[in-house]
Amino acid sequence: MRLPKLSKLELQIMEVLWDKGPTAIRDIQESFGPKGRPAYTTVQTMVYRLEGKKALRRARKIGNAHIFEAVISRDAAKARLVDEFLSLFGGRMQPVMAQLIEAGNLSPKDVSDAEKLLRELAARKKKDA
Amino acid sequence: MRLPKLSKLELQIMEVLWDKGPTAIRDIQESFGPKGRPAYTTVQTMVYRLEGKKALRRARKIGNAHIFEAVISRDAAKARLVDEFLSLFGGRMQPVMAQLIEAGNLSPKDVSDAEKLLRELAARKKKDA
DNA sequence: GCTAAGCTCTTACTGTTGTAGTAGGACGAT
DNA sequence: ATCGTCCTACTACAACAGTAAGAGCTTAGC
Repeated sequence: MRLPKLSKLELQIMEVLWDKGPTAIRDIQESFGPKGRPAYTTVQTMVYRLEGKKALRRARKIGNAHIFEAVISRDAAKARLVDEFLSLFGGRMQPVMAQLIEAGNLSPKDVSDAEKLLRELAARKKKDA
Repeated sequence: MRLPKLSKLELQIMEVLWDKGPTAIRDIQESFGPKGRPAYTTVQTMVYRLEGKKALRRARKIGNAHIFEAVISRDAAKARLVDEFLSLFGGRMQPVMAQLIEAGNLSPKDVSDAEKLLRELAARKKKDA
């Protein structure tokens, strides 16, 4: 299981580790806003499961509290997510782009950023070929 | 539940209805390739669940077999998917586009199609403003 | 040394997804 | 009318996700 599938809550927990580095469960839990935050033991369960999936590991102890750190990189996880998503669209990139672009949630800046990336990518591809 | 969440297999079943129009369970099942196709009753269960979610409905009967048709449109379902996906990226569009574009699975045609769409979108936005 | 606060572990329950078996009704061909 | 075939309706179950309570260990402060 080189790249385990991570659920939404699991991802949110990994985000904390990616942002803050090695972190205790209490700190992970508190980094969810005060309202609607899951119980301490809920976060704990998820952390334990992530440990089982080898997405994170116990790095050391402070007092009797374990400090956890990410094993999987953010990029790898995101790439996995993208793959999942693509597979829902039959693996074809074009309809995905179309759907995203049509979705209408793009700010003008998003559009220009995307265009810039696309131009760079086109240039890179031309050079490769 | 105006736009129920659809799982991967549920989506695949809806795809059949969107492609072929009203269809019987047997036909849905057979439209999964002969290898690795789920059992008839598996498809049946999923169809029943989709019925519960009001994603499809019984349109009529042929003999004793029910014919099912989509209630939810393909576009609505895809829009829902995109939203789900975006929420995993914190709802920010830009990193999603970046990830997709960087993912490297884009053919040159994908790129030019995307650029075209983006230009059209930019033009549309300018006119709206 | 005692006690409270905090952490760990264990256990458990709910809902969803994917999977499918089984019982029985309906229908078409003989 | 009978018999196999097909479909329906129901039931079941495992894995995973989200949720959390409870029991007990650790430790810091007094």
